Amino acid sequence: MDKLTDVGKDDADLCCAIMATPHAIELTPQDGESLATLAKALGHPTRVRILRILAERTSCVTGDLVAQLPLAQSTVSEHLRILREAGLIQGEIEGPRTSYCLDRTGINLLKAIVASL
Amino acid sequence: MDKLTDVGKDDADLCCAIMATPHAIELTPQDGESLATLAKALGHPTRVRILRILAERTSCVTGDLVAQLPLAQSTVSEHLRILREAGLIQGEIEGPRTSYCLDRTGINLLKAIVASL
DNA sequence: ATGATACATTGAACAACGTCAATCTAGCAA
DNA sequence: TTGCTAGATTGACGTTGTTCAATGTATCAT
Repeated sequence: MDKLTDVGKDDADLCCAIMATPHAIELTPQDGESLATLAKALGHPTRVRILRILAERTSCVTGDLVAQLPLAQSTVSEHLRILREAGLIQGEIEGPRTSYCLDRTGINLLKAIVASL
Repeated sequence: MDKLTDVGKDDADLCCAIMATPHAIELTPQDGESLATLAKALGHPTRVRILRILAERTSCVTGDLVAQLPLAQSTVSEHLRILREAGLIQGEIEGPRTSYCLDRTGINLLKAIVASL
């Protein structure tokens, strides 16, 4: 069983367990790939900004994000696709619009891997 | 005083404090930029692998890394430059060779920002 | 049905990245 | 000095990323 991808339990417990025993949990080569993928998705200021906007609201429609960012609608849509495919956000179609929110599973995975560095 | 960049105290305490009070610590726009920069540097499998190699040894010379990676010397050197400029590793010239090690300051900054997501 | 709205997708232009061989720089030994 | 070794830097080339206008697709109101 993979300890690092098992992020279902309480966040604080998991984090403190890792931090309290540095290097006790090893990164598998898989985790290395996951980290690179997640980090790549995070590695653009606009995408970090999108995550921060989503963190403040419980959900957010594409148009709201476009209104807050100095970019074309198609560009924002592309950034959303990258974040979604990385597992950092989730999008749900609601009638004519799409509502996005953070994907806590992916974010917790990122937290766990980074915490084990 | 910036709480997020103040990572001098004990790691476990810092982490648990953040995790126990989610969203109590806000990301400044600066932190967003820092996160994007750090994540970009991490966003390549080879660079994650270099970090993992350095995490296992207390220090490592460029040639050792080149020997363990299926890449040309100039390519490894370039990845090392990117990690160094991001503040994730430190390089020290030792006579004719250069010894690299993790830069805990940068890594702890990354941990703190990611933990606050 | 028709039109309007919301969003995704496509295609094109340009910038940035990853890679290597070749070259440059600096320290060390003979 | 002369040469050798370690590593950084450069230049070239193909790949990938970022951006936008234009187009496509689906939903809703009239």
